[in-house]
Amino acid sequence: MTTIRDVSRVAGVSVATVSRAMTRPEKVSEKTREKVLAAIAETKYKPDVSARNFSTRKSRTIVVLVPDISNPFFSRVIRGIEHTAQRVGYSVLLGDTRGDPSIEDSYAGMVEARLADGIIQLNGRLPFDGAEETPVPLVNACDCVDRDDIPTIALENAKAARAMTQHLLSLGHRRIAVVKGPNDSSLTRERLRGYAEALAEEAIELDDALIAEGDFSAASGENAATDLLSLQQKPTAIFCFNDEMAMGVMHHAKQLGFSVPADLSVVGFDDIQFAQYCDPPLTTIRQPAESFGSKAMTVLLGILQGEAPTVMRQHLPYEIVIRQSTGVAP
Amino acid sequence: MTTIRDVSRVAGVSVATVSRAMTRPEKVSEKTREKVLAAIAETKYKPDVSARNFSTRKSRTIVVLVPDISNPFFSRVIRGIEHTAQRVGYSVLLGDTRGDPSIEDSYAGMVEARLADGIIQLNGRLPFDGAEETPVPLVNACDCVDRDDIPTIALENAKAARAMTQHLLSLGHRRIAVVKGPNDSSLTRERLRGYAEALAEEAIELDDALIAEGDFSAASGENAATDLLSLQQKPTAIFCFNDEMAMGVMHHAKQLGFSVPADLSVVGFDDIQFAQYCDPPLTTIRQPAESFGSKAMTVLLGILQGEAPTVMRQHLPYEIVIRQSTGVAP
DNA sequence: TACAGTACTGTAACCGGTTACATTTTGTAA
DNA sequence: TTACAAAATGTAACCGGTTACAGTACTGTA
Repeated sequence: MTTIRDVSRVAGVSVATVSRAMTRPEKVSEKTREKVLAAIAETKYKPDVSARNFSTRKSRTIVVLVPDISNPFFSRVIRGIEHTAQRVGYSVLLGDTRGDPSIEDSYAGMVEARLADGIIQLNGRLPFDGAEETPVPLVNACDCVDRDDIPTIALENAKAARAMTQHLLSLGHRRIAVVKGPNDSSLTRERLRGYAEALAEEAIELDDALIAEGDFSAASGENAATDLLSLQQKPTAIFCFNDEMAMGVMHHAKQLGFSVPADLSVVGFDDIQFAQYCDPPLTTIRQPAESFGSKAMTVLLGILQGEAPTVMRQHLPYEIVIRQSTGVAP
Repeated sequence: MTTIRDVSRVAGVSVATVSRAMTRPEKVSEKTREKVLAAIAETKYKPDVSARNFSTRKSRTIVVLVPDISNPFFSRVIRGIEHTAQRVGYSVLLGDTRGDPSIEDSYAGMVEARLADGIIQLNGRLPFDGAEETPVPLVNACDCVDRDDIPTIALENAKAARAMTQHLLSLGHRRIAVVKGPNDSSLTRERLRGYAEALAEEAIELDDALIAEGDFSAASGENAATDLLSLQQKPTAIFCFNDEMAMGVMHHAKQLGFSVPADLSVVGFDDIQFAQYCDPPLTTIRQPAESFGSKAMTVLLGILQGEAPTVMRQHLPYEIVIRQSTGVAP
């Protein structure tokens, strides 16, 4: 392996000069820089970034904590993070937590171990939830966290859910069911709030029987459909808190002989790629997944450069995408 | 920050002993180990892994090169990699290359920069394709590479494609179209070969007009469907080389008024989660995505531990999953 | 020509671990 | 008790960069 000392010998300068020629070229005279570059080329020198990171006490690496990387929405967010990181010379360590707090904690420990400079976290639970002595650079995206000292990039979930519910109401639906996510997610709570608000505006009473719990998987959507569609008073519309559950609901409803949207309207949340290829194509709420990622990365970079984040909560725009899975109430 | 020297002071032993107590406890007497552990607890010492990595010239990190992380098949493979890596204390750096060779190369450079110990690569192109002086620990998964000095985990793509074509033939189809992937992928070539073999067995001539090129995106499936279904002699079945293209084909065919499977059978490849939620649910070839990842990681770990890989090409089993998108030829 | 100020370069300490080698302690057998 | 091997521990070099600080060369001015 050739080291900086080999290069300095070949170039006839000191190691400090070689180091400067690489990292702060303006600090070095034109002539020396050329000598150094020539020596680098001649010796085929590749700096040992691990040594550099050790010496500068930075890793130029961030960790992404994600509950499930195979979720298409999350994978798009990660893509946004990754592309932004790439552009500024940062690397992305993948932390698939499977929702397991102990795995989250172990990934969070990477910052203390200096393997990473900061964390972007895509679900609502905070890693190492105790009060931290030395706070870890952390940005929260997609799902909110109930703390106002942590920068968050999110959708106005309540507003979006309210708008979607209003859309269903405007189609004449009065019994609108919900397939929500796990209760401990603030995302679930926010969307539920928006739903309730929209119903309240029309003076429709909230019916607990119409609220089913899912876990954001298509299978849980199927289960929810089984329950909801066997009610005495069936819903005429089902609002699912993500597209996968909506696909599960739609699939199962069709199996039970319901026609979508004639008998039952189904809507989702996220607008994953597959939503448009459903049959019928799914009405849903589009989230700018990649933007979540790149925004979160940008905010984190700011923090890593020592800026105090100016706004603690950034909202990204949503868009109601009306396709063919919704129709007037039967 | 507390360092190993602080701990050694508190414990009243040398730094070497502290180091040994952590990494090779059997080298240290019971009593000393306890003293050291107590001192570690007292000082709240967290080893600086970056310093350790620098010193040991290992990073316990690997890079995954993936053309598109938002592809559901790849994201499952990555999950397999990540979980296996996690179990043995390795981290995974994400390298979304968008198919760009220069990005691939820059990620490959991370191994030389000692930021990573090895690479798992999920597409067929080799990074830094010139003959390398010091070969980088590299494992290829999913798509094959035309070199027998690089361990590869793959499906028997030709065999699987042949089996699927035989299935279509057995349903009476004689004009079977293909939506293939990019030509530079050996995966495309292998599957094409299997398809051709199956046709040859039935003495059906290969018709170039029935071979459309896609890029594994649903949109390219739609385009292919436009072309194939406007042929004078329309195909009665379309074999797509992944599920997303199949979804695009099916979607577009239905828009054009074709009924699947009555007028047209459509099959895919991969069995991504959404294949079963299509309407009609998609007949496809299941690949054990997570297994690809964990196998690849296991092989790479072996290489990193200095073992010469025994078998250069491991085949994982496929399974033809027959759902409702295929039927007898009209 | 002398001198101050600036630009450039060099020396060597430092980052926080690991580990080769030297030294001390312990254990066992004669 | 002594002799000697094995086990435990300590000392200090080392990994390959960065950078504080010191030193030297160069510039323009008086």
